[in-house]
Amino acid sequence: MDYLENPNSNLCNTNLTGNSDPWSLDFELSEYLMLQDHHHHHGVDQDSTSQSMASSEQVMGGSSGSTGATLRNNNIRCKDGVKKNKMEASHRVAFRTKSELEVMDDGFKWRKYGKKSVKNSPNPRNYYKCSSGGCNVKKRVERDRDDSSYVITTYEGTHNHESPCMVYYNQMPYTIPNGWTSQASSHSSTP
DNA sequence: CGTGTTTGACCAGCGC
DNA sequence: GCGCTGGTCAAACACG
Repeated sequence: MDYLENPNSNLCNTNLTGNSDPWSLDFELSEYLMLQDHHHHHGVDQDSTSQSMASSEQVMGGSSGSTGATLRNNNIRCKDGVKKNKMEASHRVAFRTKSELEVMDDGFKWRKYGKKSVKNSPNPRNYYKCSSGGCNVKKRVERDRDDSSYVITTYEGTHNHESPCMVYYNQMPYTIPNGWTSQASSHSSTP
């Protein structure tokens, strides 16, 4: 889960909208992890989505969680009604960002494939898929029900390719502006 | 003309 | 079994 460890390294893309860099607003990732569901709403099961998200194995300690850990079967259904038991897609990572823009460029190319309005939220939920071929990573972006200034982004699956900006980074390390070097080499915790 | 978005329909799971 | 709800598909559309 590279996003959680060092999201700064994904910031090598400078093609954001210029002044409005959503990531630069807040960088405390620990607040974005909605690991434990602390809403104990009794009587109303309105937080069914956040509970299911929290009760999943979204942040397990190892980055290689697809093989060793407690994988529950993640059923991905095909159009034909066939259920596949895909273990590769079983990581789920959700975080919460204070941003006006809900589209955050994290270095990957996403294609929107759906939009739904959830029950207890006035805000719709957007569904994205990684546009690289063979990469079935999905992403779901919605605004917080309570604070509409927060954006909840849920990644599901792992990319089977590098980020395009990382490729660019590996090819041309000299053209990095002098602001990136301190951020890019902060963590090295991906074995 | 290729690529991405929009948007309604469709489908599966779940609760009643 | 039925209806609600969340997730996905895909045709139409927009944009470079």
